[in-house]
Amino acid sequence: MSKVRHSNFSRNPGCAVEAAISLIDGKWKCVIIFHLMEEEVLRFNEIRRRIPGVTQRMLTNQLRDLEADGLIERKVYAQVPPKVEYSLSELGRSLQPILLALKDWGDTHIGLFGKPHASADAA
Amino acid sequence: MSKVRHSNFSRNPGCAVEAAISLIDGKWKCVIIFHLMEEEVLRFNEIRRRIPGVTQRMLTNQLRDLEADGLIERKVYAQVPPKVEYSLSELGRSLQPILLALKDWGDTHIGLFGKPHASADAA
DNA sequence: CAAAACGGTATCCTTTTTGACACTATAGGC
DNA sequence: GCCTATAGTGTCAAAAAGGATACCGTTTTG
Repeated sequence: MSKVRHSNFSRNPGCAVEAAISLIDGKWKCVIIFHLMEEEVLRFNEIRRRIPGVTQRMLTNQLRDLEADGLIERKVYAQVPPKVEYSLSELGRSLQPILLALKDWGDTHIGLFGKPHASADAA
Repeated sequence: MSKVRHSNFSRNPGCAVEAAISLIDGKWKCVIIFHLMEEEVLRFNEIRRRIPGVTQRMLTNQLRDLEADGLIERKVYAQVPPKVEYSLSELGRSLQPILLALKDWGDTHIGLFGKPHASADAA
């Protein structure tokens, strides 16, 4: 069963790419990751306050996804006003250069104006 | 006009990243791009045959998206058995290093088995 | 007692994305 | 006349993603 995969993969190099993208795809995932890159450790509501427009449910979902994918770590303190700390895992940190490259590409070719443009004459 | 955006951007570096991701997100987009990286120019059905499981409608949609985002070029030949050639644009080619980095990361950390793992001991 | 803060769940709903499948027009081969 | 190939389009339905809102238990604060 590995043969088929492999041949499929060699014909379809997008597979691993798609898998990688799926990890950071989600309306808030990369925003969360960026905040965790900057702050190292954040609590649930700290993240929430940094991302205007996100609902608890969505934030919970995205954090759960990121955790399930091993990109972030979740540390729960057994305290009575609950305390939960989120931070990037090793794996999450290993994404940093790619995210930055992506951001760089976006800055150059999309320039915050929504739609891409070939010649970067935005400034 | 860049100031406000900029401050928002520096607090929310995910923006450009998300925009960039949105261009290559879509079930078949990066597969299409990879095939066009390898083959330079492909006709509609050539792409279709290279991607088992894609329907005409989906392929059309994804190609239209990629074209609208300026990542690929579409050349129509006014012939009677229709002939349309797709190729990467400049902008599309500029994504190549990132896609390759993404693929590399995926190969290392996901290893074709669907779910990520921190220590790359997939075998 | 009542309200706020914490980190969530549960439920319902809408929008977006994807999939299945049929259909188009024209030309060549049989 | 029928089938094939080309590059699509149209319609419908299912699934996935996202959003709005209310609720949970506990403790501190007023």
